[in-house]
Amino acid sequence: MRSGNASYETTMNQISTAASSYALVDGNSFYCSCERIFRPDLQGRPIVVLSNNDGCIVARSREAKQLNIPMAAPYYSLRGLLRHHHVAVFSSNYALYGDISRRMMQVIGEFASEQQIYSIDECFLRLPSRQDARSHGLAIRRAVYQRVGIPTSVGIAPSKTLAKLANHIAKQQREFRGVFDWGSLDPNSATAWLQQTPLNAIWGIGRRLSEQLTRHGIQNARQLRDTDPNSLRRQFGVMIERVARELNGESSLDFEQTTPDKQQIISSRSFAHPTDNYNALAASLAYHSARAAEKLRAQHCVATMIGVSLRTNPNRLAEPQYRNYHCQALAQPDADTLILTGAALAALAQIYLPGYAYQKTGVILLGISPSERVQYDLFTPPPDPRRAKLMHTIDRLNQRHGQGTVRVATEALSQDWRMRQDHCSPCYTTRWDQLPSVG
DNA sequence: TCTGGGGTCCTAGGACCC
DNA sequence: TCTGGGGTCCTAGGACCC
Repeated sequence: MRSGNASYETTMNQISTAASSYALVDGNSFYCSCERIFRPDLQGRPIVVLSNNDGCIVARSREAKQLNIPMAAPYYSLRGLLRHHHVAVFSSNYALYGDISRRMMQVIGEFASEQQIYSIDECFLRLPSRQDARSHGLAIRRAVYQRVGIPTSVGIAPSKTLAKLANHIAKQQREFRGVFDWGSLDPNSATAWLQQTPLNAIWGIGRRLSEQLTRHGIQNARQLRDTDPNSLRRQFGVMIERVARELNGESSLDFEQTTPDKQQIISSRSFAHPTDNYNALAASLAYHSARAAEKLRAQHCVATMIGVSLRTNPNRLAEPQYRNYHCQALAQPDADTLILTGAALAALAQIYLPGYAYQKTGVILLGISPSERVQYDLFTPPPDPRRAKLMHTIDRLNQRHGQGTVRVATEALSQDWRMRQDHCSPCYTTRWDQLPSVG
């Protein structure tokens, strides 16, 4: 809507200067870029990073995308293609990516008073609406590249959903040099961009909702934006209503600066080789219980339940399939590795059946709350304070000397379940013995 | 013929995201 | 031989309470 009315324009300017806008900053092909920091010889060469267990492809460099290597494809099925194009292949190295992420987020955070870290490779900033949004975005990119070595893209817009879209445009259209400011578009151009945007390219709309909306005659972002939000709410629920408002430039999603405590903590992994060995399953669950308990203690919380799951390989349809899950309540809220491991093993005993080729196990911690808020049962003795100290000491030792320095004996029962990791790069920044050397 | 209404908590399942 | 792991939010339905 446009108007030549002077007082209307003044009002709108006041609103827009008072309003804030959002920037979404993310690392391009983040895992690949992390690997490239310490391997300048890989500049310009296609790179892929594999999921845990070297199962499938989870990150592709720009060069790899140009080779039409699909996301999430199983690695084994593309091995020939990757070799043929001399693609550099890496197992995922989360110690490295996590550390690079921390450094990147810190640099980006210097560019705004409010930052929401959304995932390992992206964050939102809240910025005052400004004329020079684009140059601000370019400054962020420059700083992150200089100080951390990661190339980024920046999308700026009046809502988070539009910032996501702007970021996507910044990545696709090279002429924008990695920064796209939605606010600089005139209304017709904005509408044209939305018209070109398919539903499943919108943040929060996946395959299922796309199909549902399409059946009701809504086929692109422009049509969704222009549908009455109240009728959307009735037909499709509040999620879609919010998306439509956001596409309209009406900020409708929370901006959370502090990372809230996790409500559930999962540790699970598939095995390099399937096994029906009870000790191997027990060892894997001891490992997962310890990892989950570490995360729980890191956020100063306790859990009331631990769930254990196991399954055979669902892709092997010819083999007998079995999957099960059992949730075990703890005597009282706890974060003690030994207690959690004991409960996990008790749960395993409930659901284990011999004779199946198990391929994956996992634990999940539930009923999580801050440890200082726990009310202990009148009839159960309070936990021994020395145990908390012991856990603290174990955490410090494992942090300083590497994961697994101190562990529960059950973990060592069997190595049968270990994952495959044939292409792992060194932990350049987090292990003294793996620092890069020069010369 | 007629059998309250409103609230909370929990769980399971669906959908989505990176 | 070989197909990831870790999360969130929403909704509906049941149990329970007053």
